[in-house]
Amino acid sequence: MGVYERQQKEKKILESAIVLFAEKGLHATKVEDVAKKAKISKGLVYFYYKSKEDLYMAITKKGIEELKEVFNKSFGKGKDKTGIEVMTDLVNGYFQFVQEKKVFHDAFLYFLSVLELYQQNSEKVNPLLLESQFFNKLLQSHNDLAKIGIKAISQGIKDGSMRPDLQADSTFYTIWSMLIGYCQLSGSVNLEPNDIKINIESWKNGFNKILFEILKGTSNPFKTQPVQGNLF
Amino acid sequence: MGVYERQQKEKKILESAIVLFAEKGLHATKVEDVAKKAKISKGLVYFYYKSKEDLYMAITKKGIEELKEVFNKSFGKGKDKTGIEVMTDLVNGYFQFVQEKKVFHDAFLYFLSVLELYQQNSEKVNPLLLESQFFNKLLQSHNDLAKIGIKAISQGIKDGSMRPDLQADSTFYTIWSMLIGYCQLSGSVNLEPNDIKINIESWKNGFNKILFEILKGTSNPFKTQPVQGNLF
Amino acid sequence: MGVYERQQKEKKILESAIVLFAEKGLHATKVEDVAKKAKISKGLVYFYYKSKEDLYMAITKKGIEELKEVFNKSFGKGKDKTGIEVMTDLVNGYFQFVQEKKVFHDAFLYFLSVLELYQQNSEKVNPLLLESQFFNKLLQSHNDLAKIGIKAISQGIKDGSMRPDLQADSTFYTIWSMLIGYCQLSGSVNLEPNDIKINIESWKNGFNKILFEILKGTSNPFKTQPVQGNLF
Amino acid sequence: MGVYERQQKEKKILESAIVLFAEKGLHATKVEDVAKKAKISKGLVYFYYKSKEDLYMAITKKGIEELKEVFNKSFGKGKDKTGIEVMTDLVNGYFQFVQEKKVFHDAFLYFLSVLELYQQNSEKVNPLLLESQFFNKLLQSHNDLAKIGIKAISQGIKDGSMRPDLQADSTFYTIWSMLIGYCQLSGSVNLEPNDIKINIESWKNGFNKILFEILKGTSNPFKTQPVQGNLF
DNA sequence: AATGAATGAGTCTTCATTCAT
DNA sequence: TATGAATGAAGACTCATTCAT
Repeated sequence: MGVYERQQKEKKILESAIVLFAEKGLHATKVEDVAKKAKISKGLVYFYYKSKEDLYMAITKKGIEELKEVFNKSFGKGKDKTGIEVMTDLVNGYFQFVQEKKVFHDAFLYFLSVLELYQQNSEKVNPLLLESQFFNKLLQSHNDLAKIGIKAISQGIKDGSMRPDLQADSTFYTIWSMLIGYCQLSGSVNLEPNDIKINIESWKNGFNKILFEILKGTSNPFKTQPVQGNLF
Repeated sequence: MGVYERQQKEKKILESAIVLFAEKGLHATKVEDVAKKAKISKGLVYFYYKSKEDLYMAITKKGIEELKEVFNKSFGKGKDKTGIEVMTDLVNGYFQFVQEKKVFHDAFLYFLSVLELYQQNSEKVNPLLLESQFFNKLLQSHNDLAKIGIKAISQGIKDGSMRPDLQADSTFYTIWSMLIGYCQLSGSVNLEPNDIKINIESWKNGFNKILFEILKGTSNPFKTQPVQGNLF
Repeated sequence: MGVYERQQKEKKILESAIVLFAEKGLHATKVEDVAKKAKISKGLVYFYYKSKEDLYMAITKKGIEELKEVFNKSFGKGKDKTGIEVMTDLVNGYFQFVQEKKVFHDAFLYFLSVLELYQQNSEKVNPLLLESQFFNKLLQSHNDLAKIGIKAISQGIKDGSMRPDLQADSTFYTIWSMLIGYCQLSGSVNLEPNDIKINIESWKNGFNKILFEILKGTSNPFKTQPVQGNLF
Repeated sequence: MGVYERQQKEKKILESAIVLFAEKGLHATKVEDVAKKAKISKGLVYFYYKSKEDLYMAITKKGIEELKEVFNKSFGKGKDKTGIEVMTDLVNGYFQFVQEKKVFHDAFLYFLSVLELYQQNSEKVNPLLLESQFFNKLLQSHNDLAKIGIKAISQGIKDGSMRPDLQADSTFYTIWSMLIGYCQLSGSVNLEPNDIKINIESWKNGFNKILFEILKGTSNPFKTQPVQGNLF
């Protein structure tokens, strides 16, 4: 079997797993289900992936890579975007990514929690994870995401589209944490039947305004999302 | 056996479970371990809690209640705090709570994700959860947290300590999502061995400044956390 | 507590158990449920009955005694019934008993199967049964039922209402086995949706005619159940 | 592994289960024991059978099929037996079957009681049973047995070996119920140590005579079982 | 490469029974 | 007598992983 076919098969497994993990989550998805969906045998899954955890890490890696691409695309190719424009696109891309590919974001969040454990005491981490080549690659590359974001901020500072007194690193992390938190909270906010009158649109809108205030120090409505006069 | 003793035993089980869930997580903790830690038999755990999930929901409920108390305490008793002061304390209390009682926050986040599933289609949720009295109570009370936060914002708007053009609900949710995201990200940020020079202190600091800008529309250093001149 | 009250309580437990066993069967009924239904504690059930099996044997004994009474009543009090009249009433009483008190009949059948095991090798029998006073009493008394039936046949032979060449013992057992078999089969015969056109009424009717042929050697329609010309 | 080997293994499990269920009954037999007896792992039992109930239903199905064969064999191949001869062989075959393979008969009786429950309200039946493919097949095929028996009676009516006024369906069911009842009662009849002088041989003998009277309307000693002058 | 039969440790859960009070 | 908390053995079932073919 050629390299190509092998890669195709690997990809097929991954895609099947993504669908199933998305539907039922890591724990509730059985390796057998993945095999069935990929129309191969259980044993072959283990030929391509050392363990279920390894497979999940492969998904995580793919997710992070896709997110990286989203980040990179924000810069535009060849165009001379300002930093703030890049950042705006990056944020909107992030929202869209999470909406469309929640599994990946969940996988990333899971990776984050494992990472925390790992940094405290690597022995606490599931040994199968430690053996995963994907996990180990992620250990090295997961910072890439932040680097891209930080680059955007830095660019904005330089080109004057953001306020000059920003510290790029923590600014990006703050914005990122806002994004993550929003994605976690918004899904479960009960919109109708109670006394909290939150409106997802106005919330997201306000979110964007804050972003702008942080980066520019002045309110600037996103073109794609016209904002009312008041800041929430 | 009096009501008191029974409650004590129930508490003992809960405490044992909290320790173990904190160490190993929901999935990796065995009911038998909880029993052993509480120095009782496995059967007795099931006498007090319908299932492992029920037990976890009991923890979640306790966590949310403790967090509620943190929120309430921010208002101070009898003192005439301004809304912004309340909010500042609330945020700082939240940080502290998460730092000290991460299990509770994790449990809450887990509850949030279950809640999302539940709102989409309650049949997707583990039936043992649906049967849990604690889960069902949470279903009714989990909004309390947000209500308290929203009250703080509303108060700030009224007493002039916050800008008048805020929409209380989405403002609070935005801040909350920032908190949640921060707690998720910060734990795993690798502080030393790489090229990202993020400093947790400056990050948190910046976090607070943003908070202030959101609420007051002007930079105002927290007394408890002296801030440098630049915004990040 | 007086003897009377004690007996009342014992009776209450028994009655509760009968209802529950009837609803769900021996295996699916929990001692706790019995206690709840009798509005006493689980421990008290064990005060009155050594074990769940013991309780079931108590029910069995009660059932057999009630059946014994049905048998005895067939003779009428003081009236001079013929043997065949007695037997007819006995059979009809049996049908009615099984219909109204299926639990008892099931319990009796269960006892029969245990008895068989016991006679083969008493060690194969659940030790808890061997310890049950009720089981041991039944071991001595269960033949009473047959004796009464045999007495009816004997009487019929003597008074000329049955044919003289009958052997009382095996005749009664044969009739009894017909009754038992009928009760087992009839319940599950699917009356409607298939190609077997059995009619419960005509079946029972034929059953009675056979009975008469056995006992009298000639067809004799039961008064209560007018029979058509043909034998089935 | 070929289909053949797989069937062999399935058969091995079934046989082991039959032995154990025969010895201890459904409830007292553990799946692990079955596995041990079949010299395989517990998991493999579940690979071939969905649940313990499924396994028991497989046994039931096998039993019913074997009984069906007994019924079919009664007709003889190619020989021109009369209906009454077929029926005689069928009855004797039944006796022999029950004697030699009591487990199967017990399983069948159990199935009958489940069937009754199922027809009253299918929700009362153990869900694992409802999921069993064997149970569902039985639901469709269990009438086959009766059909064969009814065919024998019909044949006897046509060929003049039985009385012409018989109604085939209820006649067969009546005889069947006699057989079933006999099998239940006879096993537990205490032969020696008491005042009931029943003799199994004479009972069975009488049983056969009745059968003959029912079917022919006249006493006709079975060749295989010479009968004394009196009817019991 | 590929299969899928086979393994068996792992876990939740049940419930009859006991016993301190 | 009466309670009901406590026990713990028992057992069904799962599923990631292996390995002979």
